[in-house]
Amino acid sequence: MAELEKDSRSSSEAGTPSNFIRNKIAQDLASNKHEGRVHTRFPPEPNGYLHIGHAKSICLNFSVAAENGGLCNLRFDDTNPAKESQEYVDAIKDNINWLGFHWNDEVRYSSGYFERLYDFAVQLIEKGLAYVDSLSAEQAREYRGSLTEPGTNSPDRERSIEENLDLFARMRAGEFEDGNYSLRAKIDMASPNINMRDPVLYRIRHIAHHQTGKEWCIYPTYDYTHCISDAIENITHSLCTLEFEDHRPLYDWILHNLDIASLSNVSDLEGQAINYVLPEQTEFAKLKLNYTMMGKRNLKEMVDTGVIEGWDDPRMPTLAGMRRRGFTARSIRNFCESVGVSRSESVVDMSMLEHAIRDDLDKSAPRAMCVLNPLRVTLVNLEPEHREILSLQNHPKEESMGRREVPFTREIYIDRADFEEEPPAGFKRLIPEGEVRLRGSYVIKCTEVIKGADGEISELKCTVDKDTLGKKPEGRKVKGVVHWVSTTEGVKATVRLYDRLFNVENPESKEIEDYRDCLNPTSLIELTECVVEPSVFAESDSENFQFEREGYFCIDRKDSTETNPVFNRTITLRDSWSS
RNA sequence: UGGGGUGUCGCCAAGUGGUAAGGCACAAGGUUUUGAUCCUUGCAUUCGUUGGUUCGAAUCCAGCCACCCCAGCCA
Repeated sequence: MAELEKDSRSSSEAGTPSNFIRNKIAQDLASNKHEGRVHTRFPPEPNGYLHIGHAKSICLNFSVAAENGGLCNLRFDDTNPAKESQEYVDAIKDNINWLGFHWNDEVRYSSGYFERLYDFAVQLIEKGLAYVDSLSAEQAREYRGSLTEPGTNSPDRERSIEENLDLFARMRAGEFEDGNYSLRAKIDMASPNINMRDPVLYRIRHIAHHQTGKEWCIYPTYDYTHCISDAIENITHSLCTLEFEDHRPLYDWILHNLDIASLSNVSDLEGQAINYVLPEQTEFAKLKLNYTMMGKRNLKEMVDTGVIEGWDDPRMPTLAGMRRRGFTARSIRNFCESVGVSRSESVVDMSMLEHAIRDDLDKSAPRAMCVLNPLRVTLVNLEPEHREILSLQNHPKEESMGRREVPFTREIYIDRADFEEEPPAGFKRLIPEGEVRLRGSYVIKCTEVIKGADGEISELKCTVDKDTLGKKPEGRKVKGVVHWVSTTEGVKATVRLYDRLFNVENPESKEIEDYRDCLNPTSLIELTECVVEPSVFAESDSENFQFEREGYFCIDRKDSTETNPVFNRTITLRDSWSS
């Protein structure tokens, strides 16, 4: 028995890393707490775009359900219409699908439960556990006390049940203005947990809601709504982040003070032969990434003030931005799995994310060549009309990824960084009188350096060793390999080189007055004279490529045009030389 | 100074009384027509700290220290 318990605790041998949430679910399953059910939910508020931090929660909730044959709902926690919109609802749904997850039947909305929520509020009032308060928000703050001092009861706290019922009905009917009344739970104004000092359950807001329109002028608060929504959806494990830990007593208080049969009766599984069990909240640490800002308020501000180009700017940590940057859904899922789930607040190093995308793209991205900063090279011992079609493997290790045709001509481009007149020690690229391998092609030797009037190198004359295609040259070793593109058949393209948006580890640190002071001035470098091999535009089904020796790039579908393709650099290759 | 949490390698993170997994990063070799990938090796005598219990402690107990969260009619 002890052996069995230990096995259920650690699933690391099975490939899925052990964490305290998986362990807890395994224990709940072992004790048959929910009759074998595992039902989670991802509950975003549609007040912004999803970011990589949300991805951690999405992966956790959906994976943990799937691993146990359970379900995961998508529920919009839309109780604050002032900040929410349909645009965000749509973007969030889209992002979750893109990430590769499928929610249990139709999308849920907390607003879909407004009527039931109202009924439960009436129930609390009838039980003498909630009252209508006329304190203003400001007064309520004063009555609440402080961290070290208990609060004091509102003068309205002992209002009669009848009067509370009447007032609450009139709140709903729209008889009062915003802020004039609120419905509060009657708990304990002296509680050391401030969340228990008669928290507000309903507030008056004469404002339209993106889902319910003008049907309501009172809206329930998060604390009141979330637990009941979980209960209605028969959620077994309600996973949320650490800052809600203090709210758990309230979550439990609300649910335990409602008649369990009435909860069960309006739940999704009503009528099915299951033993109705209340959901339980478990908290985990949210994801933090260095060199990244994750606060929704700040992200929204960057969008609104044009610091970046929008929610899907490839420098944004949003899923929309990362997608446009070229991150694959799988790499994000792998990353989320690799950072683990714990209760210690940690800051994950950017290199972990970079590893995840390189790891995925190395295996999946077809190779191609693109010259970022072109330098003309004339191969003098080839005929002017020389044209040879070379067949290159799309992936050095994966033959199943096929081959492509690359035209080789008398004039080609190589990258300016691959030639040095005065090379530093250890330089393995082209130098005067030196040899280098053209990737997938011949070995060439530089015989002449041509400079323009400004002293800049304008062209290289080289000779081709015609006996080196697919074989090593005889009697010598060629140390370097360089990528190239035909000048006549290459396609001109714009390439955007992205780098981290911030140059400090924690742009949201209190020590920093304004994150704008920490913006990386070279987070985007746009190159407009790049030349890419034509095969990239063949009916390839890939959006992602490795431009050999440069990095991973993807086609920017938003800005590319028929005549001017745009590529975004997802991430550079690892570089142990770093020039 | 109230309450709730967290402290295991530079960064994540397993570990739940039997003698410190793994990944990232880093370093050194090997392979290589990508200075990539891949492979091999190295990388915590020690788990915030001080005591205690125990044959045995990262794991149990007590004190201390550091950091995070909470005083929205935001979520």
